[in-house]
Amino acid sequence: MTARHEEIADELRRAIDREEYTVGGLLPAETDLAAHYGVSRGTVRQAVASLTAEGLIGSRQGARRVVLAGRRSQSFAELRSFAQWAQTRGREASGEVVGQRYRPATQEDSVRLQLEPGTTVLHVLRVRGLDGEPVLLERTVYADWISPAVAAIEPGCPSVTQRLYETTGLVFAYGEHVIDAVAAGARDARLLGVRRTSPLLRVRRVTTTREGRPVEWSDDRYRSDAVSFSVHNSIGNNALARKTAG
Amino acid sequence: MTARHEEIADELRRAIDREEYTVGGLLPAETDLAAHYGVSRGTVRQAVASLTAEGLIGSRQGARRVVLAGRRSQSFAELRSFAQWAQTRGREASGEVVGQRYRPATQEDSVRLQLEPGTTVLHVLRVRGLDGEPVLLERTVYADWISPAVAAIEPGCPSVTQRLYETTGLVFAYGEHVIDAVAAGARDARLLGVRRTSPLLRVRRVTTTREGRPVEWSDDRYRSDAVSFSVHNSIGNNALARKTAG
DNA sequence: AAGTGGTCTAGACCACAGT
DNA sequence: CTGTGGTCTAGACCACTTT
Repeated sequence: MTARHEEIADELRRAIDREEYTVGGLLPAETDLAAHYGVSRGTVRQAVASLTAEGLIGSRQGARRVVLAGRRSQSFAELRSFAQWAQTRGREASGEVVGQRYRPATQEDSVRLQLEPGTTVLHVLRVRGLDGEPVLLERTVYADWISPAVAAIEPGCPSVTQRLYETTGLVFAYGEHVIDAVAAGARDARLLGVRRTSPLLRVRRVTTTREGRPVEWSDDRYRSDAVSFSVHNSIGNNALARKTAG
Repeated sequence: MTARHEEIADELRRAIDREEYTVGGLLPAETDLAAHYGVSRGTVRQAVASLTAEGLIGSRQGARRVVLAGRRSQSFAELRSFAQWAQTRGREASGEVVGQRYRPATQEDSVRLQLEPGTTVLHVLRVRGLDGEPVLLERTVYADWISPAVAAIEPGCPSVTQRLYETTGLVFAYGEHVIDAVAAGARDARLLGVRRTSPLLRVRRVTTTREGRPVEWSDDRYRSDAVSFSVHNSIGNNALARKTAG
């Protein structure tokens, strides 16, 4: 059962894709859309709000809404796991566990995962590839309560997120990503097949359950010749902030 | 004149900062908040929607809203210029134009700025610093219609965005940022005071007016030991996507 | 002056969570 | 079953843009 406002949002997205509404052009007025779809103005506003959040359209009080962008990449506004993301790109994701061991939680681990210091956590080092080529090195620390489920996964599993959903029902939800650049160390270079000191894009992230309980934190290093990040944002609606080190 | 729902959103943010609502704890029900603030439920929903968009709270149908994060950095959800951002951090922003010249728009320029190929655009190379230390190298291309206002700015102006707002009324609005890592070239290294091949965080961005008209595009290279990016996101509401090169 | 989006209300019904 | 958030309506008034 899909909400009516989502159906309308989808229809508008498709209309923009079809260039029925062209970039730089105007959307119909709220009252016209409401009449056209046979709903109230409030429902139309819910629909266009999601397009605005995606950066597809802009709006100013008193003037008609403007189409800002077209050619949406499928499900742009949805955070996906590496494997899911690869799939929408038509690429094949692979993964291989290179190292895995239990350790007592450091101060940093305990803060990020909201555990008692010394709790046993699981460190996993994974190389992940696109169409067989290594592009990402994941150093992940899992909280104690999820570690058994992670350790039970075979080393070559292409989608850990998917597997954890199947085995535990866990849905990964909210997270913060801190992005910077680092030089490849000797081990990074060997595992990713690049030269030492090559620039890598580093993303440190914490993943939590929908309830806000931390599940894992990870230091991900991407080959910058293979992957980049894209952040869409607008004044009054975005999720980007610069951050100083330290 | 501030909207009531924004006032309520601010009060809730402050209450979270004060730890009146603790991380992991529950927010009061919508109807309770509505009664407390003397507004309708719809207005409360507008308020909590903005906290949700900021990743501060999470919600699931049927259950009370959960506080996901506290310790907000001031105006987290607002995209700011380099100078404005530095100011909120209590750092002093500086800027120095290293090179500036007019060139005919290349194919890339004309696509990104939506101009005719061959239109004269303004290229500016700026070094920007925090507390006197260089941290960012900006290679910016300005559209022809804004170039005169940019060229009139003195080379050491700390905030180009602020100046352009004062002189032209222009408000920078929507943009897309593509983030990756590059090795410092000889010139990058000299201007930023780092070694050659040091990893730099590169952000390529297009800035437009509120109406969606492109104003400038820029290749920004940050010293990764000085600055990183932070992206907040949640399932169903985020602005992050990985992107393959090419 | 007319059109349009932004805000707010009061009430209704439903789907899902927790008991 | 009760509480809670998600959806939707119908109407009102205001602020801003456009003509």
